[in-house]
Amino acid sequence: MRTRHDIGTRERIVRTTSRLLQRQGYEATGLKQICQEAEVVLGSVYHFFPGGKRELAIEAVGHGEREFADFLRAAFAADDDPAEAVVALTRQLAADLRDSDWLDGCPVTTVALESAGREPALQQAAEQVYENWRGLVRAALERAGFGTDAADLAHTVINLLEGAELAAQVSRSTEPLEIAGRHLALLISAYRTGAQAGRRTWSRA
Amino acid sequence: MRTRHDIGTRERIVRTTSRLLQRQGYEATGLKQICQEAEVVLGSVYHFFPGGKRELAIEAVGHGEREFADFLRAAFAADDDPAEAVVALTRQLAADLRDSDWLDGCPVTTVALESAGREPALQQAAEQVYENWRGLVRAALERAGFGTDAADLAHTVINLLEGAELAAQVSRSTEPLEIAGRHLALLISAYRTGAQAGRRTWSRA
DNA sequence: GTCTATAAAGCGATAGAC
DNA sequence: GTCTATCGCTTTATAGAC
Repeated sequence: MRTRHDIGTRERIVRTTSRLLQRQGYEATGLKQICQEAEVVLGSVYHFFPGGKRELAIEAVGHGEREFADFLRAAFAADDDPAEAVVALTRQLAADLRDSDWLDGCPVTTVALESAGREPALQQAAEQVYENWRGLVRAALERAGFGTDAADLAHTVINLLEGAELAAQVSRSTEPLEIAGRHLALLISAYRTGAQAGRRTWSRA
Repeated sequence: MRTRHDIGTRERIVRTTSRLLQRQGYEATGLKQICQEAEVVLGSVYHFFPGGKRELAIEAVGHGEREFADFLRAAFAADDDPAEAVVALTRQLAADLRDSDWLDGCPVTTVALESAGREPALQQAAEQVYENWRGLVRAALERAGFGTDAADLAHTVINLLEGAELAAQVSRSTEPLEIAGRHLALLISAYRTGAQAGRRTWSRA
């Protein structure tokens, strides 16, 4: 019998693949391993994803996007001040990373790098992911009153989060994320308080 | 005849591997491809690197580290002001990335992520790489008069460069790196001018 | 939709002649 | 040091019964 909380075979495949791509990347993740961990038979994978590994990976990347997008939305909804929201965000990322024994970093970064210039469909999917996340941050900044600087700030918020999480994962330390939180708060505050007035080199030329 | 400018077989293998790891990562790069592009036979690879692919990759990661370390040293040596040096750095990174048709990003990031939690020796090599680069930036900041903040700033300089280069590569645009340059200059200037005085939340607790 | 069997190709690694 | 040949295993993908 199928209860309301059961997830279908297709969804189980996608979630398992998303987690494996996060931890191992695209090339190191085999369909055999996906089938084992999802408790699914190979025939089912090709039934739902006739395009094979590539098609499945694209769908899994989209799943990872939605997960972190929810995370971002929740963080900015919980704090009126974007600077404080970002600090809370880095703390949560650091805690999650440590709790996973430094295994669960960004769900799409490894795939994004592996696919660059070699798997156009995957690369496009990854590009869309970062665009969406950046759009969420930009919208949150604009709701908080930031004007033309919101777009640039959103770039750096996402990019420093990415770089700091990478560093935290590689060094097995929460320090890079903690520092990133402080520096992003400083940067956001600097733009809000107009500290950059008269220093046009700080703004877009 | 062997002229002074010839490089040995061993060095040719290492350089070729370093470039392939940069563009494709560890898992997607096969020994067969390395041999073809380095114009070397498989027996030579195992002659110089009895540990096989893993040992060779560790050596290649070290090669990538030295290349970017030279790049960092040159940038900070050319400008007395670290903020201006970082801006010049992002411009050069963006130009190099575009000139390579968005293929040549950070030489070790992909390998670092792929190896996390799966290839301890490789992960350790990657960790050492980031530590060295961060140390170079920190030393440059300290030479320019930055005190206790130099260490934290060095973290964020390297991490934002990493995140912005990733974003630039994925989106095939120089914009993330240009924005990163401006924001890092602002951050460095904020610490230098003492703009954070009285705002202890910006400094290390 | 699920399952088994297998094809076709590629992988890292090794042995041994030269 | 270089080169050839090959082993053992894994990979993605397909065919076809149920």
